[in-house]
Amino acid sequence: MVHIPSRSMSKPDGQPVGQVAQMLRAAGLRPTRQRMALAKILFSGGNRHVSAESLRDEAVDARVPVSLATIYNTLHQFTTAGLLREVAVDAARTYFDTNLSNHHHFYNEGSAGVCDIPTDGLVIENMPEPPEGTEIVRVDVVVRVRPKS
Amino acid sequence: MVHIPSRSMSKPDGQPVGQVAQMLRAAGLRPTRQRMALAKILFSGGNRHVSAESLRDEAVDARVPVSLATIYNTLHQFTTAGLLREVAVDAARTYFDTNLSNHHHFYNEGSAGVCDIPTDGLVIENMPEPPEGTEIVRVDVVVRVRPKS
DNA sequence: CTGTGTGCAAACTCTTTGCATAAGT
DNA sequence: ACTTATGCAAAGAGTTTGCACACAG
Repeated sequence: MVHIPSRSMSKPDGQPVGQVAQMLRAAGLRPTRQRMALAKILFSGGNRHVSAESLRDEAVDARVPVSLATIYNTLHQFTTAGLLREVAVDAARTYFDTNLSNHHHFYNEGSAGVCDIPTDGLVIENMPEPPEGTEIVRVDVVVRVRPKS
Repeated sequence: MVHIPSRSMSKPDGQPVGQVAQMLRAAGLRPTRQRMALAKILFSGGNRHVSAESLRDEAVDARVPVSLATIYNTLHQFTTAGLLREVAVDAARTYFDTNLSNHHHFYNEGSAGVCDIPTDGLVIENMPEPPEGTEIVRVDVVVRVRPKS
């Protein structure tokens, strides 16, 4: 048996050293199997918008054994760690967005799908002062669309 | 016993003739006790933002016997009838808004309170084209604020 | 009277939690 | 070894539904 080195393999002492593992470490999260797997699903494509359930489905497809509770935990941990952003478009489901930059969303009420609006595609002017004693955290714009009839 | 006429009393045949009753009739909804009571709570002040639970609390305060299921039914019926508008600011709770005009919202993440941003206080420019095969239903802007620390 | 609305309680969905087991360092 | 994460199942919140009774027309 010959040892074949690889970016995503473990060091002799067993510590994973891949990019994903380092991203998790940097965020203060231990690179466990489930977190690594979910992080790979989430961050190895372009920008993604997932719900807990859609991510679970992807994990199942990828043969990753992970419970729904862990999906929720992980999504919130990633959000707290600044790796994901929560998007409130529909009261029925919570969506998470891998795109952390300042941008907004289309929400298709027919398919319940979310997609990005590029930052430069929309400008808000004449922003009002927030109520006294409060400060602005973020401005979310949701452009609701539906299939043309 | 003397008959004292009033705008909100019933006609001899028992049909309520108040403004609220007529609003409901116009919307195709029978002016029942509960719907009348909830409509009065909702539409006899300025613009309101309610959740099912806050409306139930108000109904209890107003000595209106109404079940939570009826609150939900009524809110959705009013929304479908175009008397209310649903506002998606927080995935945890559904808010309904009596202000039907084109406007946006402040959402206080600390108190979970919603309030209006006047239409003229915010302008969106350079609106992008919606995805192919879809048309824009509405644009919602939520300015998330939190108590100043 | 006839049909619609309401209340109640139970069902349902999405999400969170408690605790024993498994995995990471 | 010691600590933290995971899985499972059960609880929890908010919302919806089914059915018998009550009310509006």
